[in-house]
Amino acid sequence: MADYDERNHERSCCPIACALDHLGDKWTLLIIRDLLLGKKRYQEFLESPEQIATNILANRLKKLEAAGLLTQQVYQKKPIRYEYVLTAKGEDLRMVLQTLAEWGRTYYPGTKVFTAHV
Amino acid sequence: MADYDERNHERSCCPIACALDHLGDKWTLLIIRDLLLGKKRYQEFLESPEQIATNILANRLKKLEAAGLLTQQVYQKKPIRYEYVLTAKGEDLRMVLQTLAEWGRTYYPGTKVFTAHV
DNA sequence: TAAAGTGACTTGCATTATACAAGCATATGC
DNA sequence: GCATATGCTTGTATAATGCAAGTCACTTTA
Repeated sequence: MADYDERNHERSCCPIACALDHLGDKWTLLIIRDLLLGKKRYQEFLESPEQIATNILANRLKKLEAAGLLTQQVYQKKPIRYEYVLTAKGEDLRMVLQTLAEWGRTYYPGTKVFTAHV
Repeated sequence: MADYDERNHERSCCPIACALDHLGDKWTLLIIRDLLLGKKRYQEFLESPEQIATNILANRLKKLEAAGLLTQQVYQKKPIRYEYVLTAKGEDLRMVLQTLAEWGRTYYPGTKVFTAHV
């Protein structure tokens, strides 16, 4: 499984660098956003307007679980299917995403925050 | 210059997605961090503990300028040399970085926020 | 005055990640 | 049975990243 390895990256002892080791790409935080908005299932993530590719989604879900940001929960056996739910660590990114969304709204006019459908 | 192009990415009208189009990688936010801490010059960025490669640094500085997050300012002619300073748009990421640093400090114990040396 | 730095990059190349399309396994509905 | 759906995996092409080395225009030191 060369596609997903779990080393300790830790480029430095800076909390921002550590955070970016796990979150620093174009897709990971969008999945967290979806989870914070109440999405739970593979298909729901695929339906987001950014159109993530299936292999990247599968890869990020694994990495997020390995990083302790979410857990899988079985919602059906035969065939086994999972829902993805945020851990406290993942939930605590809500403020980060809110602040980032605020910045984005300010500097990219025309963008709109999606609201939770819960 | 295939290494640095300036299209409008805009994967969606989500402010988070727009923000990540510009900031979503392992290095960009670390450069912003350094700028917020008062660093201004190429060599200073290279000295950060994460050890960014020179080609990536040069590339990111160009992209950040193209994205309107920083500007170059000449501090010496012969040979011409620049300092990099944040625009208001860049400065306004301070809250984002602070929130992210806070999260990182919480979940990656042992990390320490660098403080401005200004 | 020649040699050795220094700062700010650029270039080349190998490795890794991303994107896109297609395929597969295990179901359910008809 | 056969078509359809969900949740992935695989293959392959393109792009990004990482590392080492080189360049260019000066400045400093011997």
